[in-house]
Amino acid sequence: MRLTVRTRFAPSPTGMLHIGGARTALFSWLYARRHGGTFILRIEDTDRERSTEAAIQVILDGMRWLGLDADEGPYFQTQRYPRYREVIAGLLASGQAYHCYCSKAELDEMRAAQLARHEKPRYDGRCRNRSAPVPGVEPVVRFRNPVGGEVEFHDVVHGPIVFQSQELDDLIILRSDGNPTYNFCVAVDDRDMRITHVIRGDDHINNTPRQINLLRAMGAEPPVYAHLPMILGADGTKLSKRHGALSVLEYQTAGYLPRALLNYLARLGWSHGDQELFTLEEMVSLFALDQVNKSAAALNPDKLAWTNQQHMMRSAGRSLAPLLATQLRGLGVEPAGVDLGAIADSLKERTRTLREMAEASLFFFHEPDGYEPKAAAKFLGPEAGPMLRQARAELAVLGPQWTAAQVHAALESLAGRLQLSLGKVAQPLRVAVSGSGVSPPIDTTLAILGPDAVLRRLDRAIARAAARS
RNA sequence: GUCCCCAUCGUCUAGAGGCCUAGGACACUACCCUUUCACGGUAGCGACGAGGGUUCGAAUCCCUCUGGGGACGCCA
Repeated sequence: MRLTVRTRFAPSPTGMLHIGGARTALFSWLYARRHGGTFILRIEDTDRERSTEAAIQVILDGMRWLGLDADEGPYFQTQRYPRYREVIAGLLASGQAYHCYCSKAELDEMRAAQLARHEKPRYDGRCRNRSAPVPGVEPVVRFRNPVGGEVEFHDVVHGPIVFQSQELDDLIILRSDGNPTYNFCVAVDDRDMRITHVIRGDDHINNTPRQINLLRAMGAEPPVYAHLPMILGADGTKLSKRHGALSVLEYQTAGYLPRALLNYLARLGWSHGDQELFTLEEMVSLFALDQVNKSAAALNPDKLAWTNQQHMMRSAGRSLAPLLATQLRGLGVEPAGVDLGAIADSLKERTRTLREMAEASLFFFHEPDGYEPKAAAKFLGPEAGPMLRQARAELAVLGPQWTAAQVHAALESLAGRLQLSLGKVAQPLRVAVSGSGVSPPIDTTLAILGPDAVLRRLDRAIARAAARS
């Protein structure tokens, strides 16, 4: 019988939840969902110096925004200390762990000597057989790593990976201040939480053999491991605060849709033939760990933006409306008495983010401060006056018939009468009402603005044209 | 330094020995569509890091080199 899949996302709350962490979480979540398994959130906060409450909140908020809901947790390692102490006591009793009294200075010296000999720095095990405590020294507990042989595991994305045991030293599992350490806690938790698949960044490949040895010492079978390639900044260098390592919540602020971000992230390291766009459901049903790439991937902001636009285009305007409203408030506009859904529909295929959408929609909410100089020079000169006047008259009689179709018909007939292309009529109107030469189609634009605003703005433009003649 | 991982267009990727004249996507350049901008369409630009093997045949398998990344902490 096959075990139920159990995956976990185990961030440490020492910084923000950035794009790399989000991708790791996504793959873990996808794998669990794909196999009807359980996705667990575990906060690895044993570094009490650097872990913060704020960082925990950012992780929780980020996961919620992305919609990566956990079935269990969040668990906190700092709440599991009694359990860790219990396991350590057991390892000590069975001789699989021992006290080490080496001082920091002694260890530094050891490392320096090894480096000088061109060796890999590692603890040489000098306290392995010590039986007597050193007075006045609070010892650490080290794990007695197996000597000789090798540790091999089959990584789902990388294939077989082998480490020689001699590369692994006796790592500290309990600090002298009583705090257990990372590799140890991970091993205990992965076992206790019955994790079946450890999906994490490939910077953890080096930790894997240590954790496997720890697991075996506890009498547990190691889980399946899948190490994901790193995500690099747009410039191909490691993601750091300097190079585009934004918190996922900053993508929310910047106007990205969670499903678009997830889609983009999924395509970083994973693919399904030539398909670029996926719904969440498609990702869940198609995701497979053995299709995951081995090499690191650089962020491509343009493609992210494109992906976002594609998802916006596939969304109903009314579902985008609340998000657009939030963006507008961020720009100091309180949207009221307008059809935000219609605005979103008119703009979703011409803007790449919700923020861009909000910026492009500003003229719907208040009369533009002025006209874009080039557009005004070209379309609002003295010669535009007569046409604008006629358009105004034509539109003014529409009254309750103020719909995009009616506006369109009115302008078309006017263009016919004046022997002008629709473009020659539309462009001056566009500049008159929006202040620039770019907007959604003129009929939709006028329909959304409504008769009052349109006529008022036309009057203003007509006055301006007259003043120039 | 030692160990581990990685290597296809600028970037994300397809590619499981012949289907490869190496496909798709973003970006870029033309053109088409068009009331602007977009969207959409068509075309173009553009890559198997190098060298050795194995094989009738290698982007694909093996080795070496080179390049990149990661780890080596009483961080996670």
